[in-house]
Amino acid sequence: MPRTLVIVESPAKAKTIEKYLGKGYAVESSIGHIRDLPRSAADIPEKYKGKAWARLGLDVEDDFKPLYVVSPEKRQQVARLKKLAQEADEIILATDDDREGESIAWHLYQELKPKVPVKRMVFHEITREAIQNAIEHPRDIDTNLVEAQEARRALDRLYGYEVSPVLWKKVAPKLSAGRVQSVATRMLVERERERMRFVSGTWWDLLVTAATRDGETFPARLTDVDGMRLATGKDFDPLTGQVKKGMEVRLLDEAAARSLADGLTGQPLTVVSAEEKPFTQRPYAPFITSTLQQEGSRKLGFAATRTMRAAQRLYEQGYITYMRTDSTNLSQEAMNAARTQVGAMYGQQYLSPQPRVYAKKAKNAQEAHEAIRPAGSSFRTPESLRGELSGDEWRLYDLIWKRTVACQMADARGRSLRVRLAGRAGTGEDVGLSATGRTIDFPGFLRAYVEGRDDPAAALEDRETPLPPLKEGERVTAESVKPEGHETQPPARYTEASLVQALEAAGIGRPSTYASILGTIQERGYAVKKGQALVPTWTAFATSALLEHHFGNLVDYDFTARMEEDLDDIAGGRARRVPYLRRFYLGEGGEGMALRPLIDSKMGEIDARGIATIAVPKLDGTGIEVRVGRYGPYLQRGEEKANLPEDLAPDELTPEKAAELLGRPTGDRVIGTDGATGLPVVARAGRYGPYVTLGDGNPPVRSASLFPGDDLNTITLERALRLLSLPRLVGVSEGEEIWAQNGKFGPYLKRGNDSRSLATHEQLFTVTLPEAEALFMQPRFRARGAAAAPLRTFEYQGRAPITLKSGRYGPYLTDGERNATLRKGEDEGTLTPERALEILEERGKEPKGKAGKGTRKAAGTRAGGAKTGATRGGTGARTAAKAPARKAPASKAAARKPAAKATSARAKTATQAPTKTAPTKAALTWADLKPHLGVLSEQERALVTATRDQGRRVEEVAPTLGLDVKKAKGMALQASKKLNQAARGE
DNA sequence: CAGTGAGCGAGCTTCCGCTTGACTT
Repeated sequence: MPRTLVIVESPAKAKTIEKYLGKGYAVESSIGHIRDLPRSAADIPEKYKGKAWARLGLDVEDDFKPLYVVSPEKRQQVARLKKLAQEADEIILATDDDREGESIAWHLYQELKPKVPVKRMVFHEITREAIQNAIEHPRDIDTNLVEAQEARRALDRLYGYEVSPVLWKKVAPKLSAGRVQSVATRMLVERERERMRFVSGTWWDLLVTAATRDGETFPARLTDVDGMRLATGKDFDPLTGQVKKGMEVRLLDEAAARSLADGLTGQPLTVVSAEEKPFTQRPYAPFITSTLQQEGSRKLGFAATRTMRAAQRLYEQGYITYMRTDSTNLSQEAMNAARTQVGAMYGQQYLSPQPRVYAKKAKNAQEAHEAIRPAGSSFRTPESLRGELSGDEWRLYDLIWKRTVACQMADARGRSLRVRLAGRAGTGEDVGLSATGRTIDFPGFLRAYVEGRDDPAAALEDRETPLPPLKEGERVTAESVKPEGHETQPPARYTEASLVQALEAAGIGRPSTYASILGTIQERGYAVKKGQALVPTWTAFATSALLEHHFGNLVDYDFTARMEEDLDDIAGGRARRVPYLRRFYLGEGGEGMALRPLIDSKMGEIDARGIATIAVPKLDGTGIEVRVGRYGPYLQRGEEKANLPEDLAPDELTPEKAAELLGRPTGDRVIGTDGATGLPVVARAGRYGPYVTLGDGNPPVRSASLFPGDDLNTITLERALRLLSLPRLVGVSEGEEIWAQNGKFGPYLKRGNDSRSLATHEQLFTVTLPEAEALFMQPRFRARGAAAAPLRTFEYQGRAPITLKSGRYGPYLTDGERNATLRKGEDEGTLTPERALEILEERGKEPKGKAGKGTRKAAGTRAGGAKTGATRGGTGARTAAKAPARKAPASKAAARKPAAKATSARAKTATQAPTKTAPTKAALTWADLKPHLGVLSEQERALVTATRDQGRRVEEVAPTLGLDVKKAKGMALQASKKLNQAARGE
């Protein structure tokens, strides 16, 4: 019966270690972190739900005290560990020897609350020797290291959960910001900006095929003409496409190149110099996560996730060591195995004379594990595993094996040759040429492994390019001469592999997260993959611009590096977590980011409209702007707008392309021609859904939404014209016209200021005057309770029944008192009465309106709630809700006071300015709104002040602002929404 | 902002880092 419980992080590791430890030990795993800050509201324990800081999971007023909850997916494992801990005599926490591993050990200790002695042990290799050694040298949990991890965790939470909401308000909902992803996104954006600014240049040169007396041929390239060096790519200014100023170079155009080629063909050339230089090349370091992903991509064409999936399987089955590592270190066991294998397979001369040790490579590396290598003390050859491993796994193992073996092999040796030639063209110019060659005398490690390259031109380096033996003074002939045109290329976009490499170089992200970073920036819509390339989206431009301009430090490449230094200080006991976080978050002592105050001031300052406008240098002066709107990116030139196609990369947007997009009505299909007007009828997909228009302009003469059931692809001219015939005059009633129209809430009838919904769209065409009048006789609103019939009803003894209804936000449960929206996974079909009750008990909420309107007080809530519950049906509820407001006209202001208190209690920190807000949707007065004018753009502000303060009409104000009336009205509406949102603190 | 009249159960989105399944396609 084992008495010592050893806990590691990974189940696969547990299995291996258990073998080495044998009897007396039970080895278990935590499966990574077991606790974390609550991710969302659902994770917050009831006790803390009301706390102002619960959303952050950090009590910012109490020294950023973290609220840790056992992650839902780890509950089972934690329960299991608790049980095992109770049965053990001793517990050894053997999590990884790095910041996160130390933290996991500490969380295990906190959560398991062991009553038996607890030790901490660490090892960096999974070999029998290393494990034994670790067991014999236990230590205590390093609380400084734990504190450093907590600081890291808190900082990431504060950054992510405080800055993301800024993006929701200023750019688009559901976007995100974070220490890692925002820098990754910025890298893509900056590279794309370079590409957008880039102007290509053209130069020509000559490729000469020279022949020796013996008839051997070799290629040589023109390097200078009449003593002046020929211009090549690097001589060009990427911003102008012209040769850089002050460069003393000769630029060949096509005509000159062709004439020179003709003049040189058949001419003799003299070898001016022939230099031969020996070179040696050392093998590459063994794989770490980033280099494995890079080579997986270059050599096997795997995406980072695919490489990691295959590596995970190899690791679990014991074929390779741990695949998430930043250390190039090999254990003695691995070194011996590699060297033995080199000797056996390639011979002693291929073995590196000394064992090679590779220095720490990655910035901020923590080196808790070995390099990635074949497992065991003797490596299994890929050939021997052919039948055992399949597909991706075999190919990846082969790669790992080769790289590991190669790293203990001898240097490659060879000679590089550089030959200079001179000649004279028949047309009189003196020319210089150059030929290079590379000969490998001893391949050494290249026998096993040649690194793939992102840049195909560089791959040539590893290939042999022999030259015939050429001596100074030797005469050769320019047998054929080919003029070649070249264009300078913009800097290449990042690929998954090169972005990971760049992040690693900047010390950003960890081996365990590289693959998921790529996923995150794509899921958030910051980047799309085009082949191998990662192309940033316009949303990424808007987001990056916002962060760069207003939160520059957060996307500074040095920010992470500095953070790592600070964390190192905390880990070393030279600094403390709390002061560090106070500086970062509150700006205490006038130092640090001061994130919270910064956000408070920026929230009003940042002009969302300005942020949505993206700088495109090539469009300067064209009057065309790129904007990111609610429905995606679009172009604007005065009144004209055009959606930007999804697949158009930012650097492909030229003035010509933009003009073309604006010129053609977007995504439309001409169905036919209207006989009456001669205008084309067009089917279009718009932001409000599919619609048809009369006329193909922008805006069209008329437009009409399709009905549900109509299909944009199959709609006929006849049907389109019928839709365009709306609105229809139904008749005249009570001296006013009744019109049947299609609106944003569906089909409806309109008579003066009154309206009634229609049941179906088709009724728009069929409803008669008497039917319409009958509808207007009925009350305007559907009686409450007579709303859509409940989908299901659950009956209970001793309590009101619970009904399942279909609402605007999806299915929800209600018992008349409280409502609860169903969440993902809570299938309405399989819901049991017990579960329904549970859900309602757990998170049922009193509808806002009932408690809110004018009666926030206890009496109102309780009694009102009960009453509405009892008198459901008819208009009772409405009357009940309205009554108090009518009785006490002053209650609006009175009700807002306590409500405002509630809101500020819920506000994030004490530093946040007290907000004059009302959480109820009661209409806010101009006085309530006025203090928030700061959230508006200048134009919006001018418009709103003119209409509200001076009582002028939009029609009247618009021209003075240079706006047309229609646009101004839209703007006024938007501005009013923004103001209300801001005033409510939303 | 292609055009459009009410008023309705809101509640959540988001970070980074450490680990695997359990799901589905």
